[in-house]
Order: sequence, then C-alpha cells, then structure tokens
Amino acid sequence: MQPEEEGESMLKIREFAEIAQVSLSALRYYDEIGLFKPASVDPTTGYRLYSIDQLVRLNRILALKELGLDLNQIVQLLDEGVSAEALQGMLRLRKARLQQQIEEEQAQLAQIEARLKYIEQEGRKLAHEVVLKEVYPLTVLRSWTGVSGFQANSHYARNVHDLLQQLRIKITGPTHYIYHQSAENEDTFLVELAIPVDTSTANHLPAPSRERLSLRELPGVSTMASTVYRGSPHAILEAYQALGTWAEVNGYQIVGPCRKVCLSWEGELQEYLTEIQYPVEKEP
Amino acid sequence: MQPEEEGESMLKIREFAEIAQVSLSALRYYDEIGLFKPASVDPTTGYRLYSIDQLVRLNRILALKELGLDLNQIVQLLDEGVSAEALQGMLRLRKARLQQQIEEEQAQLAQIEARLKYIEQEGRKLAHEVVLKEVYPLTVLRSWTGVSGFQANSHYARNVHDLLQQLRIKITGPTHYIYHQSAENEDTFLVELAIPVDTSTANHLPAPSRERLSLRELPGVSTMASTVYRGSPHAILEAYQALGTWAEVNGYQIVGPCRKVCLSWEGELQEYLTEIQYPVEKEP
DNA sequence: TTGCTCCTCACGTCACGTGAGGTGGC
DNA sequence: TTGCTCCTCACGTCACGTGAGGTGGC
Repeated sequence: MQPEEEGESMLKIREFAEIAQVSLSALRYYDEIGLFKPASVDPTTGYRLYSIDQLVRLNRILALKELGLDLNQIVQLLDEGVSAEALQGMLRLRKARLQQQIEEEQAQLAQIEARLKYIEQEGRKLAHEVVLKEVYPLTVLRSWTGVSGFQANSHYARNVHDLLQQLRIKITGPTHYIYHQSAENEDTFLVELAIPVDTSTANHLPAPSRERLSLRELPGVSTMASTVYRGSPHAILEAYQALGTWAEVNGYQIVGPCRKVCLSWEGELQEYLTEIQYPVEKEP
Repeated sequence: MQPEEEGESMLKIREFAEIAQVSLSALRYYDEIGLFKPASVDPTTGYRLYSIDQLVRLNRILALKELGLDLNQIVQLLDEGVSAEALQGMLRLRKARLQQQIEEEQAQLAQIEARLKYIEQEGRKLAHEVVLKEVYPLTVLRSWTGVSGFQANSHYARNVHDLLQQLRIKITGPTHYIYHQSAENEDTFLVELAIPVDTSTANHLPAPSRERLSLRELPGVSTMASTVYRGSPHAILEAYQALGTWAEVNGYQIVGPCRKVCLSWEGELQEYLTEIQYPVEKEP
C-alpha cells in the first residue's frame, strides 16, 4: 500500500514464524497456494519479507483452521468476499460432519474397550470377527425343512440339490438357511431352506415339486452383521454369541431373522465354511 | 495348500469384491502391500483368483480396520505372529489417541457452535480471532508506570525509549504492558512497562535510572491465548471481551496477568497494531 | 573461508480412487 | 468385430515435513 514505509520493520521468515508460532514450511506452503503471501520479496535474494501487521490475517487463518476448515475454504472466505451466510453454511456443514465423526469414533472406542476387556478376561484374541455389510436381493427356491437338527437339514438340502440338478435349474449362489422365530413359541425356529437360482431356468420346476419348493425373492438387507468361520457347524453357537455381544457393544438391534450361509461344504466338517448373518439397525 | 483343489470354486476379483463388500482397488492394493493376496493368479492372464474361504482373513482385516488400526499394524498382527499382549498394546495406544481426538473434536464443535450463535445474533463475522500460542521468556527492563490512562502511559513509554536509546541499550522486541490486579482492590490495576532488551547492553544502565528501571526475566508461557488487532487502543475492550468469551467456550481458565504487546505504534492511532495475551490453562 | 539463513525443487505421507492404455475370452 | 472383465502403470489426494543442493551476507 505505502511503498515508502517498506524496510522499516520487515521480518525474515524465521522471525515471523517464531512470533506467529507456525513452521517455516507452512509459511512457504501458504505462499505457494496463494493463501498468505509475504508483504514483499527481496528481488535479488528471493527472501520472503513479512510485516508485523500481517499477523492479523495469519491469525484469522489459524483460527479458521482450528475450526476444521480446509485451506481452500479459507482462501474463499478471506479473499473472495464471501458473505456471512456462506461462512454460516461452511460452519454448519463442518458441524454436521464433525458430529457424525465424533459418533463414529465413540462407537470405535466402545469396540476397542470391549476387545480389551475380552483379551483381559480370556487371555486370547477374538475368534469371530464381525463386519457390517450390505446384501442384495436374491431370487431363491425356498422350502420349509420343518426340522432343526443339523444332520437332517443337511441331508434334506443334498436331496434338493440333486433334484435341481436333474431339473437343470441353475444354482447361482450358496445355500441359505433362514431361522424364523416361531410365533407361538420363542424357543423354536422354523427353518427355511433357500437356494439362489437363475430365474430363467427355475420355470422347469414340475408341479409335484412345487408343493414343497416355491420361488421367492429373498430381500436385500442394507446393514447385515456378518461373521464367517471355518469349522464344524456345531461351533455355530459361538458365532451367534459373538454377533450378539457385538450388537450390544455397538448399539445395534437385531431386526430380522438370522441367516446361515453355507459358503463351502465339501470335504471334512472342519473344512466347512459358514457365514452367519443378522439384519441389524442402529439403535436410536 | 492343496493344489488339487484349485479351480473348483475360484472367484474373479469382482465376484469376490461383491461378496466381501470391498472395492476392486482395495483388493489390488492389499495384494500390492502383501496384506491380502489372492489364493492364486492365472499365469497367462494375470487374473487374481480368490477362494471363498479367504473371506475369513479378509473379514479379520476389515474388523481390525474398523478399530482404527492402520494396514501396517494389521500386517504385523496377522502375519508376524504377534502375541495377545502386542494386540493389547496397539489397542491401548489407539484408545488413548482416540480419546484425545474425541476431546479435541468436541472442543472444536463447541467453538463452531459459538461462532454460529455469534453470527446469528450479530449478523456479522467475528472481529477478533483468538489463537493459542507459546511465548518464550524475555529479558526486559521493567518499570511501574503507576498510572492507567492510555495517554499518560504512552507518553511515559516514549520517554523511556528515548532514555534507552541515549544509553545505547539495544531493544530486541516490542514493548509490553502487563496488567497486575491490585491485591487490595480488584478493580484497579498496577501497570508494568516491560521492554525486551539485549542483556549484554543493559548493563549500561546508570544508578539514578535504576531506581525506576530494573532488569527482570519476563517468564515464558506455554499456552497463551492471543488476539491481534489493528486500531485505536480504545477498542481494546472488545479484544478483552473476545478473549473472555473464547476462554469460556473452550473451557480455559485465565491463570495470570494480561499482557498488552505494542507490535506497531507508528502513524495514526488507527494503524496501531496491538496484541492482547492472557495466560490460560485447560480446565480440569 | 566458515556458518548461518534463506532459496527452490523433489519426494514421502496413507489408503486407496480414477483414468489411460492394453489384453484375453465370448 | 464388439463388449466385458481383467491387467499394469501413473497420478492425485491434503497440508505440510524433510532432505538435497545451491546462494548471499557476515
């Protein structure tokens, strides 16, 4: 502004940095992106020279940074004459993001604490990892097995598979079992067998089979708590428990029937690969 | 492990990614860093082939990622046979970091809310930005002005400056005023003038001056709330207020006397540049 | 001449996302 | 031949931190 004033109290970058408590590289970077340029640059040496009253602007920058705005936003706020409303908008956006982030981090914290507690009590690492995922709708052939013993179910499932193969119906995914809680008795389950099939080939189904097998749409679930484990289906109880405590720790509610997905059932029982899924929803 | 099993149910990368709900690029990246490699790679096409039972490991990875561990830590945990204690250590570290981060974010949130409230009430952006910084110890010549009017102080300070110049004592920084609350009366202040000087030249001070000027160490302060503003010192009250509300919003307590630093006092009053500092501490 | 402060590249960060350009099987 | 899926680079992200290699003033 007033060139005749220059030189009277210009500060070299290190002096200015020390007063303002910022790093040299930060000042150089702000210069580079045009956020905060030195009052003048010595034409022969290239030295950046700052005047003390530039502190006002720099402090404004630092304060806005403290609020979590990024440098691009700050450039806009300071140089592009953004109105008070625009600042309001940025702050509201930042506030919303921050609130969500805090929530997530608190959930993470609870999870970590639960793990630590588990390790202290059991002296071991966790056996079953739980992940959240989305599952998509599937067209399946369904059937009620009416029985709940593992052996019987498994036998029944093999029979159905054989039948489908004979009928040249194309199987498109792993076999599901869905455990519906009985309306009368909480402790008994109605077990539904569901085999994903290719819709176009499923019409081969002859009438007598239709009595026991019917086509239905297995709905997708946006948040499914899932755990995959290898081993005998007898160990399934542990997986259920892991899912239960996981839901509790993370503040989720179980909102639908459990699904058991038989990812691999060849070879020894110990080699079986099974996924247990529970539809969940965040508690309000 | 069992090469004769290959090919029976290998999944291409997209199929596996869909089941596991991860992105293609994530899978390729995990492969690259050696965290999670496909069960096999087709030698002619280079296609990555995954077996369904790799889900167990991938889910373990995803679960650990959910806890906020980075991929390097996860590699160590899964592949370098780290003990339960090491996992404990990582989780404790993560927990501590997370707790601190949440605290900081909550402070940020409070600050944002205060700003938003301010804008709504005043319809304007904030005038005084407050930043936290550290100030270092200074060797100063001090004197009690004994008066509190701005004009008188300013006049007095100029006289002292002139004197120092005559005595060839080197001034090394901006003039400070320190406002000590009087022990008897809370509403009156004892004003201390403090001028940073070069220790080696300060010994020129003759005896008669020593009655009013004495050398002392102005202590450093690790957390100083500071606001810099340009303008007439009459507007100083606003700056005080800004600092006060800032301290309240952010949960800081004022733990020492206020300092006024005269960064620039040339030209018009409106051009003066002044910094107000308060030593603060986080409330417990 | 030796230090000191400053300068300008260039590269690394962390976990991928996003093209560009090319190949193999239907 | 046309699409589709896969591949491998290479670059960008965000706000700097950290050398490397060089210059100017005492």
